[in-house]
Amino acid sequence: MSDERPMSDGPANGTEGPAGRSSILREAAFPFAEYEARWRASWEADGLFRVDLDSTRPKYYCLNMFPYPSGDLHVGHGRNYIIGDVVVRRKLMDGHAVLAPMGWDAFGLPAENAAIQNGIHPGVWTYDNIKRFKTQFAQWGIGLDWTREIAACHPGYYQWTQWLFLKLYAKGLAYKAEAPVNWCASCGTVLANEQVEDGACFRCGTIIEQRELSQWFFKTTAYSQRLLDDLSLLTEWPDRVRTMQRNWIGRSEGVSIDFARTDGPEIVRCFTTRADTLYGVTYVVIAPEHPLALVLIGDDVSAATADRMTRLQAMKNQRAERFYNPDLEKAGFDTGKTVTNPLTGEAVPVWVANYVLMNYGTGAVMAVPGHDQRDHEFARKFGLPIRTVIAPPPATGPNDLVSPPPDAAYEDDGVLVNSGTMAGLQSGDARVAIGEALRSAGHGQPTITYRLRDWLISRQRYWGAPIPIINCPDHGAVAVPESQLPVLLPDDAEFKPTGESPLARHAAFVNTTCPTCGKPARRETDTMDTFVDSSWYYLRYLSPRDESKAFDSSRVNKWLPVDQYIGGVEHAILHLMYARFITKCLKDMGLVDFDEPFQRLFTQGMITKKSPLTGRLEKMSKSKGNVVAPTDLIEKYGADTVRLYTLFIGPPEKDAEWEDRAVEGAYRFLGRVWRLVGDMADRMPQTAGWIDQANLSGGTADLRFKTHDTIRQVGHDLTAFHFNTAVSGLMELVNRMSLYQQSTDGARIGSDTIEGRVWRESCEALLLLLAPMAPHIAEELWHRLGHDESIFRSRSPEVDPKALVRSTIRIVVQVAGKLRSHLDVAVNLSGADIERLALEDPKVVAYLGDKTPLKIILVPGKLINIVPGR
RNA sequence: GCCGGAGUGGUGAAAUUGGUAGACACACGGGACUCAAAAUCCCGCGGGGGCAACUCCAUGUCGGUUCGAUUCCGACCUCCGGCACCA
Repeated sequence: MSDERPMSDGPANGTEGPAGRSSILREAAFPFAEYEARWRASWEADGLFRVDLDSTRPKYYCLNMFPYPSGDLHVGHGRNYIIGDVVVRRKLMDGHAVLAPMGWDAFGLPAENAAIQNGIHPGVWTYDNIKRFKTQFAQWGIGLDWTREIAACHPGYYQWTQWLFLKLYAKGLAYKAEAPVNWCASCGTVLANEQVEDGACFRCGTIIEQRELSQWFFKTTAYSQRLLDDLSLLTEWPDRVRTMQRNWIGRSEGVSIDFARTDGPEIVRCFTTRADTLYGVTYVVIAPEHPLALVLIGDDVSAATADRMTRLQAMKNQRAERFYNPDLEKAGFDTGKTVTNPLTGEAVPVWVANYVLMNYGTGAVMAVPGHDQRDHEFARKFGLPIRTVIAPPPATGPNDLVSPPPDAAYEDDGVLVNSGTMAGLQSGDARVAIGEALRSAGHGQPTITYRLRDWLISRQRYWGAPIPIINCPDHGAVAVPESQLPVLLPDDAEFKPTGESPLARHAAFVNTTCPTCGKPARRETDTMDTFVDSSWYYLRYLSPRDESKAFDSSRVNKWLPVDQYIGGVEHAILHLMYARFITKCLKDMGLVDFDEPFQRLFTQGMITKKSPLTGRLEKMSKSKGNVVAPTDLIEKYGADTVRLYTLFIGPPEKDAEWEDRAVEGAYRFLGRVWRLVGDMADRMPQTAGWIDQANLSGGTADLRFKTHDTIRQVGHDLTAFHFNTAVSGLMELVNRMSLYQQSTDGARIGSDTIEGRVWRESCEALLLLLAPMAPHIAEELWHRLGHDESIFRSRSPEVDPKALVRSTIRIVVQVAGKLRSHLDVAVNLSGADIERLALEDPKVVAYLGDKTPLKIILVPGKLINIVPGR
């Protein structure tokens, strides 16, 4: 599918170069090439974005998720950083001391894979990328405090990642355990549960296997409840992110019930949220990995037992091969043993089945085929009894008459039947009563279960922070003393993945001595998940070069939580959960005094573009062939145009499709600004001064109204992250200014008259509002207006309430919702009243006269609707 | 299946959360300037009817509340995210 146009579009010389070539022929609408680089250098020299941490100004910490330096930056990345830069510059102009740091999430697999492919060291590859990323950040005009730059792969950083590990280890929050883990054969490493998507590796998509390995974990489950509870503190996070976290933690309340073996000492403990169905239990079923599976099958050599052992092994193998399989056929077998229902005394068989998960609840389930669909399917397949103990509530309306299909379980609440002394109770009440009966008899207790599991942090790869542990034959796992940190990554390791850490084959790294006894010992050779690096980096920015500690508690306590965190929604679970967890650990150690690291979170949408390969809208990526590189665009239109278009493309939290030709709109707009402000710059009065609203003629009052209405609206939009409407608000103002310029005597605008001063006021307001979004052009024009200081050292413009007052207002009267008439009336409120009302809220309810109160809706500059009061 | 979110012109979208639906922009059409083009400026641009002032219809579908609904309530349809043999 070629989208090429005939030659008529460009010079017919047949050697048309890159997109920018032909545009060189045409004169730029404004000379961005002349001043953009100059102002960036000036801001840098001026230290505009170098924060004074001890400033007395109110602090503002604006943080972008630090990028993984791989490939090139494209306009999709740009959105992230441009949004952050708008916030930073606006806060600067609002008088804040703003911390805007940047760093690199520089450990990880892509570097290692690229290194293997190209035969270079991952560090070389990574630092190369960082260099390129930095020049691209500069092109966009992103204002950052580069003196605080950090890189996760730098020993000066990962030393403290290792320190963090030791702190957790000392508190018992890091532990090593033999456990079934998610194995990605392609990456040659294990993965945390959070890194498995639909049973496949989140990075490469390979289906995960299950392996039994001894691995390091962080005890995230110790914080399940707090991670859940504190979501309520995060009122300035998007609801969807909070919901995702809540679901991920997955709290459920229930009872664990002990089923004692009828003819043996073993007890099978089951977790259930449906104790009300206890009378419906017709068998108990355990996971193949359950420790009791082997015990119950027994070890005599009868044919039946041997058969069971074979089946058990088959089920385990199936799990190992393919950990995830959504349409797995239910399989299982009878252990031949029975347990007693503690409430009824009835004996029920114990089965083993592949549909029971070992790592949730207790790995054993009381099966109620009448009221659980999974148990139902299993019971039907193996001919186990199905018993109804919950009756649907009586019908309350004609739509309730539908009875459940006979081949499915009734899973909702209802009234207990066939349930002994509990019959007649509602499900909810029965759960309480049965739970209490079990508890007092010593057969069960209330239990809360979470879906959240501990965080597996071991990785069998080279390019990560080595876990600072030494394995001594006598003393087991011994922490490397803090004084011996960092445990340096050897430069000369052979790092091809083999399933074992590459460090394990590096003798000089592995062989060491035990810090406790001095005898020969082996270093731990796994490295840490890169999400450990990113779980604490926001603390390091406050003292990035401190060689004596990971972070400075007093500074961190002053500057955190982060006021505004910005990043992609793809991190809604993984990274944010881990960072919250680590913050809570540090709080409990007394090292920080806040519970949550990120006060306000903004998750921006992706920039998509139709992929020539798949024909669909896709996130920009090299493999999809739909990457838009910023460099060409910036060369052709200037950085401000690209920034402005990116902001204007749509609501920033939603995905947006990149359209090259629409960039022209932003470019034209900036051209109009350039001419409108620039052409008159040297003829305007030197200052707007104080403007008496009462002396303005109609057209001039209208312009001033529009200016101040724009200040109000754009200010609101910037705070609310409505950048698309902020841009359109400025476009409206420019359109209005253009009309005013055409209808007004140019000599008056260009001299010290009231019109000239109002004009200057409009121009300055326009530049001040535009500055965070299109900083270069605003700065350039600001200086052309005669200012010596940077526009970013000036304050955001303020609304003059008087400018919003109209002496006559057009009204619409609605009678009975139909008849309407339009008329201009003099407003009968005092000027001060209107002034106040108009500022407080553009829509104001007031009552005029005491006989027939009318509801007045005031919309400044537009209309009033008068409707009968209520 | 469960939990979120969204459906508005040819297109991206707006409507300050109950008050002129479609701001602003892209694309398109027409005009001015030009030898011509580019750039710039002006006009038009949801649908039907009317020469016109104007007038009906229209925010996924069907109902409801209200003087008034894109907005609130109920049911349904479609799409997009997240979770999923979690007991």
